[in-house]
Amino acid sequence: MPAKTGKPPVISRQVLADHVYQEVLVALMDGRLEAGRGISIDGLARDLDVSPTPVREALARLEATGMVRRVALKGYRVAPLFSSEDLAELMDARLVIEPVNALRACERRTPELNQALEQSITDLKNAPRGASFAEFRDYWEADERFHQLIAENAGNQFILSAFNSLGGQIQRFRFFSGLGVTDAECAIEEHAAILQAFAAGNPALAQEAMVAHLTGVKKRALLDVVEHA
Amino acid sequence: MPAKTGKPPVISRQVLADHVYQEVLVALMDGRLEAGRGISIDGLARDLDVSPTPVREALARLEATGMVRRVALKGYRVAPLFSSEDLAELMDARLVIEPVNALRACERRTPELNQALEQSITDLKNAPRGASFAEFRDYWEADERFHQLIAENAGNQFILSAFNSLGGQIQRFRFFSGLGVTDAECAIEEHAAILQAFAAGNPALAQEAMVAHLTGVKKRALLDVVEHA
DNA sequence: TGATCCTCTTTCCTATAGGATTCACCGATA
DNA sequence: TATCGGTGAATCCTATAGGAAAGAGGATCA
Repeated sequence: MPAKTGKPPVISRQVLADHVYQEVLVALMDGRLEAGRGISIDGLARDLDVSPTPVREALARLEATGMVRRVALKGYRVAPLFSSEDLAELMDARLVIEPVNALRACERRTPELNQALEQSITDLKNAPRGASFAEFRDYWEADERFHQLIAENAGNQFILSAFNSLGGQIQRFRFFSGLGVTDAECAIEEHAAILQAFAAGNPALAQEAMVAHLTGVKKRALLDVVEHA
Repeated sequence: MPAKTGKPPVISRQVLADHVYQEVLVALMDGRLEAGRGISIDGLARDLDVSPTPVREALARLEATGMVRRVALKGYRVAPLFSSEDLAELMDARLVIEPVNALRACERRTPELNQALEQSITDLKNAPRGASFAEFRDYWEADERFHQLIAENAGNQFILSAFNSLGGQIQRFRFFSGLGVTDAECAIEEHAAILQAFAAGNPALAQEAMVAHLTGVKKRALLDVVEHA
């Protein structure tokens, strides 16, 4: 079918639902889909030039992330934006899970993990800090990778799934949309402090550093909100 | 239109996908769907006498619970059964989340919550302890409700969603399938201890009691496995 | 003028059909 | 006898079509 352009059908066999999933995710984070707005299955299918069936499947998966909400027989809606209280709750939740992750990942540390963490910090330093999602994406991705790496190496699949269920990084970005990066220097320093604890092989210190980091993120974020209010 | 039967169109407008979801869930817990077995979308649709579309949507939602796994272009499979290591990991994960839930829920306790918790313990006592899922269901439901109530009243939507993402109770049941209830007396006592801490208004004690409960569950469960091996 | 009813559009939900791929089975050949 | 290629069925994935309900808007009547 794609012989039209002459290009080989490299990824011709890709699940459309996955494509739709990614597309909607980017649209959500880009702000093209405003909070609270209804999502028409048929309309979305027309826009993306696919049939409603893969759209339906993609939205069903997206619902588990909390980005969209579904009401039976009424359709899907974009989840409302974060309030300050929501953000505080999210950081509290991360404070429950992530310090333990840091502790355990440090206990199980490997040279490969340390190197990957260091790489993510380097990427964080070099990433641009734009206000739009396109510019912000690299920064966000490096930040997310740092925490994800620790969660993945904590050696507990269930805590990992709980961590992922927070959708923390994604939701957090939606909150900051339009605010840009204001605490890059602090965040880089705190990440580095955690990495140092890993390098020193001090799990308790790693745990403390993670607590300090998340507490700092929470405090600075709420401060930003006040300033912009 | 529904004047044919004279009955009001009570639930005539029900989403088939929800029905399929429930049906598959029960089949999974009943053991009719063995672990590791492939799930044919078309076949399941034939069995339930619906079209593949709602089956597809139900499975997409079910995947988020961890009960089934999906491989692109390959289909869905029933998730493998729990091993002892998996169970230990799950209990460790619950030990991270639930004691905090107990602490915070106790801080925010209300007479209604205390009453609901007491009711769940009463139900736990009166529930039959069969080996089959049908007989076991009431016991499991009361146990699950106790923990769910605490999680819901901890005042943090994200920790709640993380707790739910564990799918802990469901997965746990699948592990115990065929073993029946062996620690009912201990579990009831420990639930009661937690409730006492709530009634006394002692959050720290509630947290401790939850740690003791989960540690006990973990220990007894692993012991059961050894005995039956 | 205000309320009620009707109609039309939009949208959700499900069923059916067909293209594409993978896997198993089976026969032929070195 | 072991390996290779072909055939068929089963399955996944997507598109199209159609029934049913909810909401918006306007027309009619008291």
